[in-house]
Amino acid sequence: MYIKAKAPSFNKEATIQVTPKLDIADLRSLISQELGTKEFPINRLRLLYSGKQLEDGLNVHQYDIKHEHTILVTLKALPFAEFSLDASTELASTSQEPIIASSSSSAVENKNAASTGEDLQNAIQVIEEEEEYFCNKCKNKAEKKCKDCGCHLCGGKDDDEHTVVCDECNYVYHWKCLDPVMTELPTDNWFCEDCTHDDKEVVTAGKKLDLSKSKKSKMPSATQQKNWGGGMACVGRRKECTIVSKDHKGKIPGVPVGSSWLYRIHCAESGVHRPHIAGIAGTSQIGAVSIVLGGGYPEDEDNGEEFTYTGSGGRDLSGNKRTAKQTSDQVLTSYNLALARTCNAPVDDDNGATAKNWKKSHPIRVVRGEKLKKHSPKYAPEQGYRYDGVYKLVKYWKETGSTGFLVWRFLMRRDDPEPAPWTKEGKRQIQELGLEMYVPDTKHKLDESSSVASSSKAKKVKTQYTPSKELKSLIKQDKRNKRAWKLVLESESSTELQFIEAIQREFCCPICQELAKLPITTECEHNICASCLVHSIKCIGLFCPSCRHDLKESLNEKEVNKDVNEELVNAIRVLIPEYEGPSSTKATKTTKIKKVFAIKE
DNA sequence: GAAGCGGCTGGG
DNA sequence: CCCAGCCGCTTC
Repeated sequence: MYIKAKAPSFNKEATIQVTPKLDIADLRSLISQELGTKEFPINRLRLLYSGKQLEDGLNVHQYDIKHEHTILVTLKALPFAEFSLDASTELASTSQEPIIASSSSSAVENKNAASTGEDLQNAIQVIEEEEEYFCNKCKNKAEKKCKDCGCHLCGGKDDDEHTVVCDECNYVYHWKCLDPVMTELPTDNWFCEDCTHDDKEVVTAGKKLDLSKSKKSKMPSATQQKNWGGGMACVGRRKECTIVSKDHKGKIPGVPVGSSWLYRIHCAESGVHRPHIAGIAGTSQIGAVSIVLGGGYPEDEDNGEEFTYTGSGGRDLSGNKRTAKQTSDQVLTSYNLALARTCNAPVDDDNGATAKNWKKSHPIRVVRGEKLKKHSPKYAPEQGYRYDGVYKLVKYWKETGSTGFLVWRFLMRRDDPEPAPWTKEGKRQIQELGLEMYVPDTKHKLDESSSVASSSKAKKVKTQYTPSKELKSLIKQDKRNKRAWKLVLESESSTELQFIEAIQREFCCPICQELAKLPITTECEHNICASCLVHSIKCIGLFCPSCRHDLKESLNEKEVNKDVNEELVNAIRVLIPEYEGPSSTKATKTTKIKKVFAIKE
């Protein structure tokens, strides 16, 4: 996996490949190398992640540092003894250790000495400035009470009273004003009431992880010696497709046939096939929505337009495995049932079934993986995973597989208006749309020499996505959102997907932070979901939840639903046909609105 | 080339 | 909460 190391105050950043077993000490040296050992010497690096200071001796896994997360890098101040000799004799003399002890002869340290000499000068200047402190609040008037430069509680400035200074906020306090009254000066650090925290709330810097209580320490990975986790199998999703729901059937808006990804995880992010490892996506209730053809079952036949697919299950996954050899019969449950449900025929878990009209079976998105090359290379992508369009279930049956156990087989046939990627037209579409395999950034950076990065980099041609005439005219009709549409049209979108993402950004509901559903366009040109607006009105009254513009004049509180911006809905529907649910007739639309408002009661 | 193994996600 | 799952890696 890859993590980032950021030093914001130096405006420096690096991406580093790590494995979970990597010790913090080694991570420290990697970061030092990447950021530059001169500016970031190992002994001065302070690494912070998730409110914790990373300590040597523990590893990346123990701190739960995840893929593409960022580690904050700061530099520790040099130990006092390392200040240069000629800086301040008075300060130096109070130092416990002789200065010479730590000053080695290395060039790096000499350079540090020079720069820290400056630091010290600055520090002295600060102290001098503090002596001539001028209070902006009371203008240093002795007779005036001031809680800034006098006692922070009573404002008094009497010199003969005992005072104490808070080590956090530096405000002065009279002993007598404190509750309870202070009787002698604390020997340790002292904090005023405002600056004292409960121990539980404070993240103590430098505190070691308490591994005895951590969940991770009890997992097998705590004792596992293998250097695991180097790849993309163990990374999390960084994005989620929100254009359509996970139950969505058919094409994902903005993802044309021929789109491809180097790793399954990015295919999952696109919404085409959401599970990380599993080959079938969907539920036994709703039915399957997508499948991946990998190298899982050698007996699967693939003729491009038609292929057979084997169900899942029948494998012994004990021992925390993810896949294994077939050791028992497959049954028509869960994922297999999900596939069977899509068939245009009643489910039959005994004999299987044949669709009465296969075109009426539910659409299933199909992704082919490069692992398919092993058995049927003709239609397999050269690299990664490729979306090949919508297929439908023709029939399914059970049979004895090559391992001697029963498997469920499914015959799928292509039914997609977009050309298949292996055809001439398909290849042309891929070229015209400028589709190229998605390779994560980190991969680009780290394997610059590899063919993966260089080949896709070389081809990169920037094109501007242009909306269709129909869409353009619908956009024009949405007069209330002139400004937002202008921003969308001016966005640098080279693909339809990027254009859709721009729409998601510009028409994002300020309350739910997603593309506004049943959008109400306010007078102040903000778009809010009808249901979110109803909720907002209950909380803050008849104001725009985005800019607090008074909506009393322009909006009738009781008839918010009548204000849904249909022009906007119509325009978005060109790109996202499912936008606002499948309801296109007025009847279903009103029922939907009624449903939304039912929440109010 | 095969075995072995992990986190992650979504379903139940 | 637990478990299934046609991944992507290291190790042998």
